Amino acid sequence: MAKFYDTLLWEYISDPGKKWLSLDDLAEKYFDYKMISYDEVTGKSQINFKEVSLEEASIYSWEDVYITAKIYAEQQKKWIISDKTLNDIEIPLLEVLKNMEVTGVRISKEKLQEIGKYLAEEIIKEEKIILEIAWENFNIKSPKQVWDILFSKMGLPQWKKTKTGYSVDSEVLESLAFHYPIARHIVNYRQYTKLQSTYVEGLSKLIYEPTSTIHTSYNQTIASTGRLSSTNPNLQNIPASNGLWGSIREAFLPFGENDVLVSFDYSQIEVRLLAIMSEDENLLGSFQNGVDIHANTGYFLFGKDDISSDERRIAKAVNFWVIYGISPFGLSKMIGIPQNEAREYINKFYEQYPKVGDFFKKTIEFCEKHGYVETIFGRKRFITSINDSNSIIKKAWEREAINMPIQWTSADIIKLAMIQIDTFLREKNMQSKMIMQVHDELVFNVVSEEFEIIKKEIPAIMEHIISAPISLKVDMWVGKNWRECK
DNA sequence: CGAGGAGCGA
DNA sequence: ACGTCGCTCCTCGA
Repeated sequence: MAKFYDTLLWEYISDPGKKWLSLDDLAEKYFDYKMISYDEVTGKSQINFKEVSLEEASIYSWEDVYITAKIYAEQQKKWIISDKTLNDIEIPLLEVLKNMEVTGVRISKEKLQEIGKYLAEEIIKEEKIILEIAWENFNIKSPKQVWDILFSKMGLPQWKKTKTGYSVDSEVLESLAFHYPIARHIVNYRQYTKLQSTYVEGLSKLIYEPTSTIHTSYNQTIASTGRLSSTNPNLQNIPASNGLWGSIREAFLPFGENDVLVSFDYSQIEVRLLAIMSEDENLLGSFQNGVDIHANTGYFLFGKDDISSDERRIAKAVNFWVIYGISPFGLSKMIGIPQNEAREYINKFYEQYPKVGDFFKKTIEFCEKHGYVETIFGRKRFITSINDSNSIIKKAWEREAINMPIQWTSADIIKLAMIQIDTFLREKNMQSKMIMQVHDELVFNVVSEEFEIIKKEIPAIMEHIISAPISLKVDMWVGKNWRECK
């Protein structure tokens, strides 16, 4: 019940700044209907709900369900059916997602167990060291107890706050690790237990034994940015880094002996969309001429052609983060440079790509005037709180407003690609299957005879979803497990 | 059972 | 005050 209520009320999910109404309020607003209140059912003495007579409890519960269904139907009339994007994208996508969910992904339980065994040993080692240094038994998994040990008992310096006290997250611990080895060991312990509980044990629990597969659920109605989300398990946050973390992906296998996993991902899709939508000549030009975009930005940030690898790293970060309306403070923290330097780079970026700034400005002005922003596919996102009198709140919604058209457009592009790919695979009677979507990446189980055609056709479909002055670019990766696809 | 902290992905 | 959006795990107090 709560799920429908939470996810399908369009005007509420599309305007996060707006105050939420309760189900009772909505019933009154839409149907002029007064619902039975909880207090009425439990009476003056506020008895426990299980003491309420079955008849009364039934009516009360029925009302909840009925009103929810009515509101859902209303919203369908108002939003779902009238919205073209819904008929062209979301509805056709339903079956594509269903097929991916049913197909599943093959996982090696043995591989997971192997990793798990190693982790279990490391966890014991780290635990032993930490408890020895602390000279006391405590639960390392509890941030509160970690704080007690480190700061109350050992007297380490402390500064970062959380809502309810002091933070002991990895950033804090890292900064202490050089002088206080215990902090390093706690970081290690956290990494090992995170891998163990979330990925090794979490994934193992969800394996369907007869076929050694896991079957996620993709949700189309959760993310305010129009992206999909994935649960049970979440396949969109499997570790991707080097070393031990990446080893989880080794457990993701093709179905058949002769099959391979093939991954296609959109390269720099958000920066490309920024170029297309802002129509900035310099940004478009750097993609048109096949120039390396990061080198191009680096040239303007540092005024020279032969930028060092560190300068390239900065240029790459600036290209990436500007899309999110990042502040000098944020950028400096993110890439470890002084704040004034970060400010200079951000300014230079806007100088070099002037229409990007214009585009952001126009987007914000449009939103202030109309109360929504929209994508090139004509999808709207209502942000009325952009006119908030509190400048901090306003700034936050402004960042939302400039990022949303880009992120939502990229989400729509990959959704359209998925629909077309699904049609292609079915029409050609292909045995290969689309098995995962990770925001800008699609993963396929490819049978060997079909590799050449997949390699040719899938990127072609993905790259031609929209026609624009510059094309979208897709990279391909092949492997005998998911880790090799990079 | 739910809030809060922590940490993974794009 | 200072990127956004998600999901899952754990602890802890009601």
